Amino acid sequence: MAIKYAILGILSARPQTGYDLKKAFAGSAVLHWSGNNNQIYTTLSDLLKAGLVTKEVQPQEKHPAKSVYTITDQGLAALKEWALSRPDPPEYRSDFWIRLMAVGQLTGAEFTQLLDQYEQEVHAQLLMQQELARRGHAIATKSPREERLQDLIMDGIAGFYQRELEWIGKLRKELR
Amino acid sequence: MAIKYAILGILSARPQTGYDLKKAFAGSAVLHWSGNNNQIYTTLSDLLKAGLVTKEVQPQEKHPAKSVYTITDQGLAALKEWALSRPDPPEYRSDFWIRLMAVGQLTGAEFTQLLDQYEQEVHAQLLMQQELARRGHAIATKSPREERLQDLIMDGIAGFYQRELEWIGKLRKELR
DNA sequence: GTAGTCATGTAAGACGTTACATGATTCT
DNA sequence: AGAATCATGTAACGTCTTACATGACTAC
Repeated sequence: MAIKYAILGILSARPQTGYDLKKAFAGSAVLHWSGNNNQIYTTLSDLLKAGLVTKEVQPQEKHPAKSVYTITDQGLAALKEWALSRPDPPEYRSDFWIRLMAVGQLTGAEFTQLLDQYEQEVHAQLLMQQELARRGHAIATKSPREERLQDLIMDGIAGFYQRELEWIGKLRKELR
Repeated sequence: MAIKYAILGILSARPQTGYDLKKAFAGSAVLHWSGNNNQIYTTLSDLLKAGLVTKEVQPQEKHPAKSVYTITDQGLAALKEWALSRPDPPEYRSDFWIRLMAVGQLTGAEFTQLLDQYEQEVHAQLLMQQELARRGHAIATKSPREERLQDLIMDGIAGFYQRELEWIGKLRKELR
């Protein structure tokens, strides 16, 4: 359950509400989860029970009350311990590969259509990623060093899509 | 449920048993699922009910009887239709990015340790992928063209890990 | 008026994994 | 003696997604 640590990681920069976390998840490709209510609010209450965060309810005049969550020393220690444990390798998946298994069923024109569609999809992702990068950091940072890190990760993600586009080009050339 | 189409895709090359499918899943990074019994055998029985495959039980002398599944014309049509529908973009995820959110909690030595561990993990994946490629095609193919396709996909996957290693090198340089 | 923001929470279901269950044969 | 291969199936559980539910305020 890495989302637990993702939330601890976000809270380690500054105290935030569940709603703030939702926006962070929506605005960052690093946080690959959908950022749905169910996971965020239930995980926050789990973290609270475990003593890794504290909760402070702040009433507001013109809006519903918010619950601001702050990471505890225990939470910081748990985050650090997990960070130094053995990392999982990165994941690379594409259902396009599965679609290519149907190539025997396709005409040449249909194969070209399939490639074009995938290329468009990847290109759209690249643009979206560049837009996210342009908008700035969805995740709060505490230092210029952490900011630089976030930028390097976002460059890496954009580079991934660029490489995928090059790979599609290679497919086109070699299977004409 | 793309695994359904993954199974149809594998069966489109030749009739196979659930056990054969398990081996295909285990021996290919393209099929990113674990290849566990539950998913394979239940999906096969779903496909049978839907008329997308047929089943033939073959008794054996020295081993348990096998159930060989063959894709039907309906199955081929369903596979083709799905293949030409809008593809999902490729997925790129790494929990290492989440771990980096804890960088404020780490000393310089611990940060280096984290990078080293991740690099080792990625390197191990690269070697494993190259070993899979060396062993040849876990997924049956019907033509040299399809074989070439599988090779290009496997090259792409190895290239992904290589790029990730380069990215780690960049992190090292820029955050020293 | 219609959509978007602010704000929190629950229900139902899809998808995926590990572990359990059985049992003969073959290789080291 | 122990591990691997052949072969199929079920149970329990963890994870993640969409949709439901509520309600005031604000901008076009």
